[in-house]
Amino acid sequence: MPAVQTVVTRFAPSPSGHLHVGGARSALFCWAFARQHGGRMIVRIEDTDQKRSSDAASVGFLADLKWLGIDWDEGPTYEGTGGGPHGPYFQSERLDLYNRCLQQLIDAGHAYYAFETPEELDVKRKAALAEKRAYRYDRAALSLSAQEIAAKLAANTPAVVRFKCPGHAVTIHDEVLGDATIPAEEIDDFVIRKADGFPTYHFAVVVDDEFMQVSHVMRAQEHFTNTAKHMLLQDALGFRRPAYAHMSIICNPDGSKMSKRDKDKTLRAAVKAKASAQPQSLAAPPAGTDGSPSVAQVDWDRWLSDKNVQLDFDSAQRLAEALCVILPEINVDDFRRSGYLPEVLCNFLALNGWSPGNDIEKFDNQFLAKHLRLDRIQKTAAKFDRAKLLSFNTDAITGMPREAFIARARAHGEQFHGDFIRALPAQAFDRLAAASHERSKTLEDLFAGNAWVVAADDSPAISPDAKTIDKVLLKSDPATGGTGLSHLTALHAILATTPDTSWNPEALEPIITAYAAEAAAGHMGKVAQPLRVALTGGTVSPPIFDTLCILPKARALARIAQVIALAKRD
RNA sequence: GGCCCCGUCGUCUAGCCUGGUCUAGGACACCUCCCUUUCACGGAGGCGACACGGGUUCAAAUCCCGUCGGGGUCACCA
Repeated sequence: MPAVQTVVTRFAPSPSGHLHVGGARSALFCWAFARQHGGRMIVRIEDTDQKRSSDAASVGFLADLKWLGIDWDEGPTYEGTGGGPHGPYFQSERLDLYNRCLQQLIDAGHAYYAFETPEELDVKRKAALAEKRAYRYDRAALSLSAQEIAAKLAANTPAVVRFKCPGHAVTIHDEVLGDATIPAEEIDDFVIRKADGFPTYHFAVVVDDEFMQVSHVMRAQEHFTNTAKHMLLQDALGFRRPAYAHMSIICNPDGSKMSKRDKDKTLRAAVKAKASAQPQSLAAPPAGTDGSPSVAQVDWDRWLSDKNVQLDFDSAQRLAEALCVILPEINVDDFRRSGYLPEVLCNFLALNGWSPGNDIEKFDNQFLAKHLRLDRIQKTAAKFDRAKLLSFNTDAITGMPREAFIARARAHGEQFHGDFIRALPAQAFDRLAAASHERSKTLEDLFAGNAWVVAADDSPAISPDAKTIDKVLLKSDPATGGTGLSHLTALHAILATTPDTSWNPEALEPIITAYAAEAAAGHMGKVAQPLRVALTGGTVSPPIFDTLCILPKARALARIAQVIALAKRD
């Protein structure tokens, strides 16, 4: 009796920067499918392109996966996860294996050496393009004699190895897309080993999937046509055929493919716009907010001269600030920084391309693992709708227990707003977080919207502008004749006499409510807004009693006095 | 351009396989009103799609053909 095949999925990113949302969704589905079948999920780093790989980048990927709650059974070791019997899990460390398989192919006549230079091929490719036909390798190397090949190899002539296609059409069976037949003439003798001795993606993937016993290849649709090549390679090597499931691409609202390059695209557009106004601005990187160059000069020059070069996260961020543009969130890490919850991101990503039916939209990873069906994965590309993501995030935040929100907000702050956390006593932070909970759409809102809490009392940042002073403090109320300023003055006196032990929302509420009833015809807004402006410099903050008590009594009174003086001066 | 895939509200989708229960359901966004100490939240209502054209059938969003539109891919990147 044949053994029941274990489900083995793999997520195989190339280590170029952080994990982006499309990759995250692939990983999530791989994880869910493996869990559903009690199988294994492998993470494999496809670092066969020496120019584009870095160790730091692969670690970034792993951190992103962990944060999303996606754990792997085999793969690089990271914080207690990883390892396994089929390693190493970096392709750059598996060259011996690839070479063995390559030799097998050459010996069997399924692969051959070719010596054209990239430049020569490029010329032929361009000619084909000019004639509006698809370029196919012309197999010139096949007419070389054994002696000629041996001589060239002996002379260390740069050589690639190409796969000799058998010349028949290939039918792909896809769990999502169904069957598709690729005609024979569409598949040419593709390179399987590069001149630098590294395998190409096609070759390494096929070899690793076999030796790692992968049963289900789940990846993005951009790989769909490649599948034919992989199948041919499997046949030539006598390998098993995994099941394939290609999922749709995730797009920007404009329909273009959502890509890591989008950040650089945004920056390049802004730089170009600036340069057309002042051409000399290209010479040096724009100065950041602190006056120093936003990007190092060498990086700047390289970035300008090559459109394929991407800026690292910090440089891109500083340049964006200098140019006053907002970078789109593309990578998982971007969404993390923006204060999205990992479980919400997973939920939303899964929903872009899969649905359990029955009008169910909100679910967790466990639910996904239980209900995912490959044939229910959407065939069409989805546009990534940030507004809906935000709405999901808002629901998740407002729906969680108060204590959980405070803890998560603090963790987010410790990660990304160390200054804020350090500037505030723990108790005050808890009070602020509690007061901000129900109006927070993201974890980030708490910090972005409450800078007044950590600003110095005399900071210009919390000084109201003239328009606000005029509207909130100086305009008189036709109903009572009072102004914001008069309320503020009266309130300052009242608050100054309250005992220190009453400096909490519960004690202050009746006092201020009573004042509003008496002096503002019960219109709390007439009283609350002037206080809010005095304390925060702006017209938006948590409920007024909380806003009052987050600061110590003395500092709150000082801010009120300060604004009274300011308004009187005007 | 060749090849492959896809095509339901602005967006994500349910329905399609196994035609009738679909005057096409849900969610987000948007609009209106209500609530309200700001901003939010919340409540009620509204707008809004089967790409088009032919078939097949008593009956088509569902099956067939064509057209148009979109995406992917054609690297010594993955």
